[in-house]
Amino acid sequence: MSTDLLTDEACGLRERKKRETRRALNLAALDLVEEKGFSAVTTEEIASRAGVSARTFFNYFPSKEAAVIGTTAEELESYAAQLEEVRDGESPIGALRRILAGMLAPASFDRELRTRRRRILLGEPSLAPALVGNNIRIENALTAALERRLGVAPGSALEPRITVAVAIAAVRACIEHQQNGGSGDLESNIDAAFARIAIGLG
Amino acid sequence: MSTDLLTDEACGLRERKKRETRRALNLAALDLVEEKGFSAVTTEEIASRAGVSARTFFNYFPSKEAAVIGTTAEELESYAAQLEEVRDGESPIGALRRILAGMLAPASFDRELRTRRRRILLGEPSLAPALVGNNIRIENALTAALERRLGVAPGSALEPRITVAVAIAAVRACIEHQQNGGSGDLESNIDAAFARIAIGLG
DNA sequence: TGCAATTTTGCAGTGACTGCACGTTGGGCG
DNA sequence: CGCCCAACGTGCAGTCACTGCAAAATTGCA
Repeated sequence: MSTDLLTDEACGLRERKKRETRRALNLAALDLVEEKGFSAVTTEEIASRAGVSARTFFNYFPSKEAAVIGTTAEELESYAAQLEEVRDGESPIGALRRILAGMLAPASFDRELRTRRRRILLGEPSLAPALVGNNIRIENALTAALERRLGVAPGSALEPRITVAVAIAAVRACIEHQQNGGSGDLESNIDAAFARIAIGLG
Repeated sequence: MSTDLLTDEACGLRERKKRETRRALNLAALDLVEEKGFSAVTTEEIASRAGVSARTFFNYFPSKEAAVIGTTAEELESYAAQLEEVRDGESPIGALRRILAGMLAPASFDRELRTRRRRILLGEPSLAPALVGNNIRIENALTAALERRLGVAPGSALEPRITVAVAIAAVRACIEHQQNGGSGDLESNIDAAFARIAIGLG
């Protein structure tokens, strides 16, 4: 599996249009949330701004939240693949640090979409429940990948899930720290958090 | 603040009736979820079984989820108080282990209600998003308490939030491990998880 | 060009949740 | 004891997220 499925253009008109519609809905959702706040936006508005019917919105996203903060199946696959691929001298927790920080960094695939998603994420505490809900999917995908990397049967060992859950919790704590106007910038806080975890919280 | 606000009966009829209604709604919700699964239960049914109107349900709980897994303000206060009270030679993470394990142990206040809540929690993966959403409230309460215990201004330091978030994540990971039919029982897994965190995940 | 698969869309419906106005009930106070 | 106020319960009307269904439009392919 290639990691650049998102930029893949070597396919028919049908597939391209679907990508365009999805992206239009995504951007429309981000637009509106930035303008009016998440709770004041309706799915009808999002669909309308994206130029599709209200019903079509739900052909692309299972919920309003998903259009704003949802992680696509392709992204999940990409993260899982990154975790499975072992680098020299990189521990699992180190790989997780790199991958999770990368999710928030606008340097990857879709710069505009991710930059705006990040800004909204940090600015709207009301999205916190949806955010942690979405994290469950990420956690499951990464846990399965780590189990494969370690060569253990799915669900047999506790350790992989603990490792992934703790890593995600650390990043999320940094996000909430930002939301509450805490000190430092996100990147250095994430670094500090992982350093603290590596030492042990005893 | 006393920790036994929940068993307080030294108040008027009004207050007692409110407690009874709340409890009736709680038990009705647990009943129905056990019978039919969370998504198949409606708030009207819950209200009806508890003997109140559909509208009244929402005077007691802000959402259907809250009636099943919601943590009351009193419980939050109690947890926060437990964390602030320093015991000899007990580290913050040790106190968190004790408190979070206590939340799942049916030995505390309301045995019946908590036993059933725990069983449902472990048996219904579809409640996972609501569960993590509820955890945010617990996390905020415990973070504030830890900040007070450490004598730092709210939101100024990253460490308290990291500590609490990681501890909660560890417990939640153990719950999900159980949900997926993982090995071991919940208590010993939680012990193992905290031991692992104390050592450091480097 | 025409057929088949896929996608879009409208429609009708369910259920969570809210604001409002009104009736009821408990509690304090004269 | 009775009265009044505040708190509580309730019905109603409404909004909005979300779903299944079937018809209409669109696309890929032979």
